[in-house]
Amino acid sequence: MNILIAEDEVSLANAIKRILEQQGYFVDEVNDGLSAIDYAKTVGYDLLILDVMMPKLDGFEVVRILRKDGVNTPILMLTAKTTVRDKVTGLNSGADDYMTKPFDPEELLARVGALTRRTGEVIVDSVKFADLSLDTASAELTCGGETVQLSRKEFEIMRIFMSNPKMTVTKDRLLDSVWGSDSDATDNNVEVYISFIRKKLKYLNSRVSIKNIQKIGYRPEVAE
Amino acid sequence: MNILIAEDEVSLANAIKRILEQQGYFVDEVNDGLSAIDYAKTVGYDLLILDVMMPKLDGFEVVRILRKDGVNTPILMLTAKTTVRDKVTGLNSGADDYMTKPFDPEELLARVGALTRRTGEVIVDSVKFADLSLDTASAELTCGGETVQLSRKEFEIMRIFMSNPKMTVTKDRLLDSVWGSDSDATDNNVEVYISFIRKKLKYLNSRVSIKNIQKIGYRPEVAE
DNA sequence: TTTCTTTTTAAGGATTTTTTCAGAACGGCG
DNA sequence: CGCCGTTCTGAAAAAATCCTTAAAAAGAAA
Repeated sequence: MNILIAEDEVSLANAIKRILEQQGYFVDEVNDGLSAIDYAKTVGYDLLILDVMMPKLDGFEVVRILRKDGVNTPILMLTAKTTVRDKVTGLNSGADDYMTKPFDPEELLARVGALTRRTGEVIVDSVKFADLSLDTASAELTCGGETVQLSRKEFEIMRIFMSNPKMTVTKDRLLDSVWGSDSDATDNNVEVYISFIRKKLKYLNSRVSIKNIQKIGYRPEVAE
Repeated sequence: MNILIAEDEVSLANAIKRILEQQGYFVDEVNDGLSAIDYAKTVGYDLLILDVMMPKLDGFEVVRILRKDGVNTPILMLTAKTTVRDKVTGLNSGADDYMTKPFDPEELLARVGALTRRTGEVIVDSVKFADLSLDTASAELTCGGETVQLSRKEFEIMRIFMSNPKMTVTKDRLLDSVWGSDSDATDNNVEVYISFIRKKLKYLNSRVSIKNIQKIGYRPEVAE
């Protein structure tokens, strides 16, 4: 579920972003009306959250332009003022809901929930391999009924394995992709994390194990 | 699977990057045409995604130059404009597919999938000879139903034999290719490794054996 | 802050690969 | 046949690589 926030007050935008990300949404953030239009037209979001007051182009204008161009994404407007006239203008211009600042995180989530539910079920995309399923939003790894929470790095490593199940992944590749090419992490960092992951796979009783091929790399393997 | 995005609007590039990474692709990102050429020529990508409108060098030019230089990587062009002329120019210049902004993430993934599948799902190339198959990613040697894991050096030796099945390979050549020209390994090292490999071929029940030609070298041979 | 989680670092042990070496086996030739 | 250089192979030593654990450091959350 992808959400775009357009809000010129960066710290507020960040706060909203964090709240939403905690709920598993993917959030992009822009800080003015023009960018909002670019993004909204290019990326298929499930919801737009627009501040009324923004540089370059205000929220009302953004909504009007988007609707004119055939973008039907639900829109939640934010405004500091609570005048009736604003509210009317907002809804007339094509927004779906309206919320005044300051607001309670609970309220935000409730409204976001209402607007996103409308477009259909929450899509939790996940990568699957053999008896494993890795939820890319929450980084939870599931096998049968059991589920474990992966840390950030465990998750990134596991995603690489599960997305390329037939490929042998070198340590260098993992260091590059997970730690970054300018990091000074060593092979041992990879080894430690492989060890962490193996422990969790064991706990899950998964048929998948991580095989090492000396001097070459690692590869997921399915038992039987 | 590695993808390069060349798109001058950084945050849009990031959005695309995120969508692709969610699916397990590895994504690099550059923001102008010149860098795109540098990267595409240096790193072996499986797909390039190019914006038409870019600073320094536009997407059409990038495609033309890359194709002229023998880069055959599939290319997906992005453009804001939907004119027929652009489309024709794009495909004429050597791009493989063409997508107009705005686009839906689903559509992006579908097109990316189509273009990357073409080059082969997961690139597991293997060298085959008689009843043997050597997986170059995992260094596993298979015959019939059986599979054995080769060590690094066993693998390199075996690959040389299987890629030149009719050739007699000298010990010097093996020492050079596998141990390196500045190593102080002796002929006996080769002999020991040939012995290791023969043991594994026997275990696999392969029709292939490694024949020695005195004072000259070794050659794979197929029984019957 | 304090507490909890994640990540890094370090070290010893386990495993695998590679080298070394010695004796046996082979092949050509007088 | 016996000789001699070459090749084969088993076993053990050495080296490289990998695993695991624990504790310290860093980072995030309360």
